[in-house]
Amino acid sequence: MPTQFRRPDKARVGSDATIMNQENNLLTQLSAALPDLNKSEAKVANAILEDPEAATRSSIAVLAAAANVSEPSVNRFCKRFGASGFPDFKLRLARSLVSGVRYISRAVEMDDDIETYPRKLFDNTITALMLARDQLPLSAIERAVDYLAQARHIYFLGLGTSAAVAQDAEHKFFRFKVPVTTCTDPLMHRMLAAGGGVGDVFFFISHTGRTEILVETAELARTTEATVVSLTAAGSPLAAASHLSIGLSVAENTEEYLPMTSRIVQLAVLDVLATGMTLRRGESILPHLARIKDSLKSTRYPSTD
Amino acid sequence: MPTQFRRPDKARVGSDATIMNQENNLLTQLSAALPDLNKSEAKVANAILEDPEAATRSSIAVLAAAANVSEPSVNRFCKRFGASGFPDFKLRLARSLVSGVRYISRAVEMDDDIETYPRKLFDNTITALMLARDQLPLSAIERAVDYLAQARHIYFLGLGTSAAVAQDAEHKFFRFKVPVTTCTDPLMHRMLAAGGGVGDVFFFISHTGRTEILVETAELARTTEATVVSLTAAGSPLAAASHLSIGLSVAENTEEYLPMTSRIVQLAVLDVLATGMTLRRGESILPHLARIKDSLKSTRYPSTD
DNA sequence: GGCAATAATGTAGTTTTATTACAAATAAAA
DNA sequence: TTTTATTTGTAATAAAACTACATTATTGCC
Repeated sequence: MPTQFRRPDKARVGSDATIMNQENNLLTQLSAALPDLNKSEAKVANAILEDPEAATRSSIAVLAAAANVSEPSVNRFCKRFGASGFPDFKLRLARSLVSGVRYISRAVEMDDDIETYPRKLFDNTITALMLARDQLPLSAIERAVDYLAQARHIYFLGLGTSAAVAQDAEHKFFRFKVPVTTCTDPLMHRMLAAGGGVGDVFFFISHTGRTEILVETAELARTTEATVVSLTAAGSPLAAASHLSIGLSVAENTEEYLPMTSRIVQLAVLDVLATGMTLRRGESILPHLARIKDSLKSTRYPSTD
Repeated sequence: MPTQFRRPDKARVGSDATIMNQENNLLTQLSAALPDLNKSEAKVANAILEDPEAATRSSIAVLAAAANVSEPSVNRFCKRFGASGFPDFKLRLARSLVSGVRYISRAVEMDDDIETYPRKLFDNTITALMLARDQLPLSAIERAVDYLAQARHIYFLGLGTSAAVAQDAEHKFFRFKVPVTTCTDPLMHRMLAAGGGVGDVFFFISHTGRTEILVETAELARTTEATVVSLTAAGSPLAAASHLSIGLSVAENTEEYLPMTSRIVQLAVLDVLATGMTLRRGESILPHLARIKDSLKSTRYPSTD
């Protein structure tokens, strides 16, 4: 019977929004739907909007009293917004009250103030990490750890922003008693690649995976006995040129002018690889790592805590 | 024993510093209290931790069945955790699920498998970013943007892991038509600092803020007409030596063998600074940024999408 | 304006869910 | 072992939510 809900479309939007978890804030929905509601439903909506926090704590009877309507009216109200009943509605309401991460990335706008844009940027980064976490190609990572753990020499090669990532990687992996080389000169890259041999791992880092000179270097390395691994966009030419590729799909905001989230995800993945390496090496590596860390102690002012 | 790689027997998730990062996450509390619970309460806790999402939808009877305990046991459990009863508990649980960081951030253990440790590392990073986001010293950031926007020359100075961060910063800020210099040689640092003049901004990056040679360089720069800004631990010697310090308090890094979260937070803050700079410059800078971005197009294989 | 027809709302009863009181079982201490 | 405290479950009670249906508004039409 389609007459039960005047606006079946609205009700559908409601349930979709909850599947999307956030962003379509239930409170926003409520006030948006306000003009389309009938009298008692509007009373309920207003009562909730007045003090949503309290609403989540109330029983259906209390809320009905606060809104001056009957209990079934409240119940019908809840169902109209896609909930299975009053308790379910309260649950959804409680969720949308939490000021958490917005799952939809928000672009910074030119008139954003200091209260706004730092939060947006952090939220975008956090969202990107969450996305990457849930789409992590674990088997590729595991195999990459295999290669790295067995490597006699690791070369981290990247250009531009990825050069900084490569440098960071060098800073991590030298600790495993493996010779690590980073360099940013593409001609040097070629020469290193040409000289690759058994046990050498060339680890390419690139956000797009489309930089010609880097792809060519990867192809050159492939002609040797060396192993070619890449951390780059899934399905890119660089990925195709590699023995093994850790494919990421970081949707860098096209409107952004500065590279941001992609390199942070890359760094996080390199943390994972380094950790995987530590686990592979077993307990015996821990004292070694500790020694390296302690070697810096004497360069620092003593900490008070 | 350091916490980052901890043996399972020492897996004690009590009032760990890293956990305080999380706002009052109920899941965190649950697993923290796990060892102190009696049999049936532990059963309930485990049942909830196994599928918290489902728990919020279950009735007390269903959850009791899932945990193999009686309904009153579930009820007692809820009250023990400060809830007024089961429905209230479900509400709180629903809230702590919103953040998206479902799995408790905790130390990687030597017997973690591929399904476990990548997630832990990502969650640790995400948690660190959330914490930093909520404690961001906005006024310091705003002033830093002021300095950077007016700079005639910016020097990003960092050592070790922070060197990679400095390199990344260089890669961002040169786009604003300001001369940017990065270097990792501490002797070079000193010479640059000694030669500082009006309009020069020395931007120091350091996780601990206690590296003697870097602090000395900062002090040296202070003796000139240059401006000294630092991105480092709040209250550290480096912060004290600076005109302006963006103080971060990334907790858990000290016990880790490998530097992880701190540099990612630093990078995120530098993104904020670069964005602040873009906003300060106004719309007129956008075509310039676009031109720089486009300049790379011809180096890439054409994208299909 | 009055009379359907329909939608909106409330009443009362039913079902589900949660809580409480208390007893049985278990563990700890004497 | 007996006693005592603690934990856990059973059964009864209370509370909450839901449903069917009756009543009351609202609308459209003559």
